[in-house]
Amino acid sequence: MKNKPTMKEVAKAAGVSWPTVSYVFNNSRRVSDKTREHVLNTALELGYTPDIMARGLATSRSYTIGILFNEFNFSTSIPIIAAIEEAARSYNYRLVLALQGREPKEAMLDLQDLTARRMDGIIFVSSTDNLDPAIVEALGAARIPILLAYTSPPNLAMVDSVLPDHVQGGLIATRHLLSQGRRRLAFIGSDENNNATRKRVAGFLRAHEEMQVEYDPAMIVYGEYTAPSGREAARNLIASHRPDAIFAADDNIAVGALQACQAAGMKVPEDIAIVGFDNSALCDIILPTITSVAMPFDKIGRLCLERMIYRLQQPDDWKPEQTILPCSVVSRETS
Amino acid sequence: MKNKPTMKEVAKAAGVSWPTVSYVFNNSRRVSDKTREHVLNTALELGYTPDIMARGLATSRSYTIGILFNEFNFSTSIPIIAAIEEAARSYNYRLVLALQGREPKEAMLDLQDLTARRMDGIIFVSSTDNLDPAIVEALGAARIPILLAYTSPPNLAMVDSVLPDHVQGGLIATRHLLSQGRRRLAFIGSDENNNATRKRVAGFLRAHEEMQVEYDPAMIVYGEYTAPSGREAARNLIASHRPDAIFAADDNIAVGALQACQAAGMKVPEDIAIVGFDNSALCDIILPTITSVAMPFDKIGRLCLERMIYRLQQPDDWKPEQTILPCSVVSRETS
DNA sequence: CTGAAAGCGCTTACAG
DNA sequence: CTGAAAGCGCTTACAG
Repeated sequence: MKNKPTMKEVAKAAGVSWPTVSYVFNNSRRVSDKTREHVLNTALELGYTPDIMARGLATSRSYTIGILFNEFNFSTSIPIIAAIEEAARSYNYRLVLALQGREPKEAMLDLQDLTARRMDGIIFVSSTDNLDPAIVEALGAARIPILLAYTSPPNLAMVDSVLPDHVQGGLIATRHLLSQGRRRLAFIGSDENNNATRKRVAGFLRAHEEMQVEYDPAMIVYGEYTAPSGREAARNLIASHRPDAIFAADDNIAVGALQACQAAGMKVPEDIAIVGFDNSALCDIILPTITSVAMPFDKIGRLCLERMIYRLQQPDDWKPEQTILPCSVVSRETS
Repeated sequence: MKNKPTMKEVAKAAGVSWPTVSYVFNNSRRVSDKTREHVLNTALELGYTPDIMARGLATSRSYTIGILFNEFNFSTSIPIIAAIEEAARSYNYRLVLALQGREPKEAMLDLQDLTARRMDGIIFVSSTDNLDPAIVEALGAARIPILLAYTSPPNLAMVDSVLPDHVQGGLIATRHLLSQGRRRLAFIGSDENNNATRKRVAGFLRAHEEMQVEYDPAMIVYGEYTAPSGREAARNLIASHRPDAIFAADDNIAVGALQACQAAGMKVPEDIAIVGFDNSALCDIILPTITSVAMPFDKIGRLCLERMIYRLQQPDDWKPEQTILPCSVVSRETS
């Protein structure tokens, strides 16, 4: 394995001074066209490409954003990271991935490690709207721009955040069902301490108020984000309250609910409609296909990255900001 | 935002020479316990942590592995990357993620960018066993250790590779069905050019030979890795050949096949058994739950990382190696 | 328009 | 056991 050529070697080969090569590659000062072309050509021949880390040492810019995330979560963190990556690519930035350790202490170390690697900034991508306090504390100590994706900090003063509007998501899902003439809606969430569930149920309630439809508090039940949990909750609801529609706080719950309806001999959507949340791949695979609320992961990711870049470019023009982006209903066969 | 303290400042504050701090942090030479402790304490107070990039410049080791991948694929690349990340963490390495551009030229640039960032090595995580020739060529030109995950290069001379044994996976899936007394097995794959499908069907055939059961070539059909495709293929097979078991080359196909069986009024597994491939989350969500072949992603990821580290530590003791790891059958309700 | 020099934050032989 | 110096590959004022 040959070594990578350095700037010096290129300069020598091209017969120019050493910094000239730097100037050519950075367009950082006028260089005669002839020299520029000559340098570029020799660089190409030698297979030279500037060492980004050495440049980073000199400029204290690494063109790398650290992504700290707490879970390989296919329905939230991965789609957001994918969107960040795509945006980063177009700005010629790279991502360093760091999975957050389970222990609070580890989280601190992860952050330290990231800053020790000269990240220009760090985006923390949470898979849940419930932020771990240890992380908040650790983030506060970082000396570089920090941004939160999918969740917001308890104290808005420190960092930017970009997240989906769970309340509005719950609102439009419920409106969707009510506007189809459904009147006995059930809500199945995860546990009551889950912020996303809380916001989604808030939207559920608001839609009822808005359209002046009464709801039955007994039809709002909690469990966890899994199909079996949704199955059981739906089975009980069907037996006791005969809902004509179910709004599930999550697609896994929705699948479970669908299965329970079918097992109870109910036709979907004729006898009962179902709407999920996440708009995951599941929704198209299961039959009947499942109507679901889509969160704007692409926009969240892109906005996170763009805001980060802006902050890096205009370090002075900054005050913490929280952006909440709307969801949309994707209609399929269960409603 | 205060700046990060440097080694110099720590040295000053601790009243020791500048390199002494370095020696303490690297354990690279004997330092008196008193000095060591004193240095460590002041470092802690100041919040000092060594700059890994500056260290990288001096040592040409960045303790960072570049991960080049071609798709955020939830059933293959992401699980492998997750396993690599976990292993990397235990070795105090970090991962830089780079999604490979669609165009061959972009792939080259991605690789260059990774080497320009002083990655110690690069692991290419493919989501398919069909390797893009442009990538192979680009990899050949890299000047650092390269390793392929999930796929192997056409020319084994250049790089290491670690991949699952698709043939053995097909073999055990088929054995599993045959040993349950099934005798009219169908195989539904993706297209015939897909290497994974080809290997899996080879295992299907071998199992039949091994157990001296005849198979009907008309029951080996191709489509794509989606539920609708599996649905249609299964519907046709059921109408024309009445299989008593279906081995699907993919879980999505398996779900489609299951749906077709149910639509045709067949009981699963009584009338017909189904085995998928990937052991994805789907298998536990769908009812009946789906028996599937699990690929050893954890082992693949860990082995990739460990081999990479070994190569970095023992650069001389290396010849290219291909490792093929066995799959296992995870029994569920469809068989 | 171009060259010579200092510095980014580290490591590591070289002396003592 | 510890210090002073050179170097990793770049960038960027400072001169000319």
